[in-house]
Amino acid sequence: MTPASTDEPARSGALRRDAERNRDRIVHAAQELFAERGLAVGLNEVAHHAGVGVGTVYRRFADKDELIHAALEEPLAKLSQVAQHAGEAERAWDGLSLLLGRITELLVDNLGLRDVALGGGAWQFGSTAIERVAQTMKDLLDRAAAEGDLRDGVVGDDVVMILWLVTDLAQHSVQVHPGLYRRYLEIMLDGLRASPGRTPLVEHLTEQQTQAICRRWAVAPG
Amino acid sequence: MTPASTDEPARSGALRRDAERNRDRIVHAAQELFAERGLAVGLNEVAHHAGVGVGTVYRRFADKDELIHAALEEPLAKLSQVAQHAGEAERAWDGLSLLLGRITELLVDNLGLRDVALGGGAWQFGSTAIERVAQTMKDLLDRAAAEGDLRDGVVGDDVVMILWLVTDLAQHSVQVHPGLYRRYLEIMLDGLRASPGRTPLVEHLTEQQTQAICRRWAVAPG
DNA sequence: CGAGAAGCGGATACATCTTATCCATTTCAG
DNA sequence: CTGAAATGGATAAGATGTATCCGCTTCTCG
Repeated sequence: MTPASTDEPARSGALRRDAERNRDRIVHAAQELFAERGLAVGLNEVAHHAGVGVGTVYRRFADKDELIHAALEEPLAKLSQVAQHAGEAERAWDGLSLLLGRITELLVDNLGLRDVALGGGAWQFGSTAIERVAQTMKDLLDRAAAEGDLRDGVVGDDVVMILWLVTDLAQHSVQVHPGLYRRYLEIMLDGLRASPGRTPLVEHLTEQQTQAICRRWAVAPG
Repeated sequence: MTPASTDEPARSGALRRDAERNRDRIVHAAQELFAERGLAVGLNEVAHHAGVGVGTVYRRFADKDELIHAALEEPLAKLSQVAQHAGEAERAWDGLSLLLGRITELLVDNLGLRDVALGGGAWQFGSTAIERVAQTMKDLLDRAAAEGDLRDGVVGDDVVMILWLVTDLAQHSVQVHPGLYRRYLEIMLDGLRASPGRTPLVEHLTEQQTQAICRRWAVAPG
């Protein structure tokens, strides 16, 4: 029997050529808009930007989550690469500095990626890339501390908070002054580096607290 | 003739005693909620929190703006005081440090105040207090630079951005870990202080740019 | 006390902005 | 050609805001 008449998108057979083309357009539009303005962008706008109707979007993707997955596949892979590369640095601080700089760049250039990477699971995503980055970051921090380059008291959660701060500023300033965020990233990195006369930081977060803050900060996924 | 039948709130004569009491309740509720969660809080919620109906709120206050004014009068005065006090410090850096710390505290404790103070006019407010603070801040920065305590390249707009960052973090973290914001304020202040081996910051903002960023960042006033 | 003005609550109108569905019409492909 | 696939956009349905309206209640003052 032939595939019959299901409504499920993307079944066994290939899409009709025009449908394939539209699907690509949709994914591209989603990538652009999500990257520029975060996951809060509505699908109506994505559809319009792709030059199709909303109905077409929902024909191809069961819901918004599915589209998000399709739009973020590549950027997530890039994140993974960056982590691997930075993890191989000789001096941990250099790797950390590199990693933070690159990640920030990636997240600022793709605020949708930011929303899932820092969202603390608010947008349910089973991504190994994010875990890998977190692990690399942790290792680098430990090594940098052992090598005496890290200000006493700095913890992994500090990095998460700083990423939120920097990308949040970037989100609000990018259309006015792209690249401004680097100024503040620099200030904050300076604040994390060991140097004479600095007192240790105290009062760091628990894991639950960080998670909770992330969820609150993240765009409401409803 | 008697006052006739206008609908304008708060005319010549005094309010009825119960009405006066309700007005106070409303202002208090607004102060609490705006302080806690910013000006985005809806008037329905304010009314409910005050134990009155929405109608009562709109009977007393022509619109949301009027209520905001009533709720923020005191906090704005406090801002003014803080500025004056800090401006009198011997060493400018000390005054700056004090001022930043106190302002941050004030804005974090009152996110509604934050919205108008950093909102760059997004919530139209003709407040001398805000101008006074800005002027004091400018003077202190100039003096601190002359006294060699300020990192090269730091400008007044940096302070505004830092206030946004810190208070934004506070907004998202206060219910999880009140006081966490101080950790990052400290990091950023350290980043602004002169110390050996620091390179000058470049690429600072124009006034228009700062204004534009503030407007974008501010809660949409619609 | 009692009448009438003042005040009250909250349902309701209206606006905006989401996600998601439905179906008459168009387009493709064999 | 013809039928299945695909389309688009009106529309449902649900949130969340501001602001209004009006029947009912509560003060206040003679």
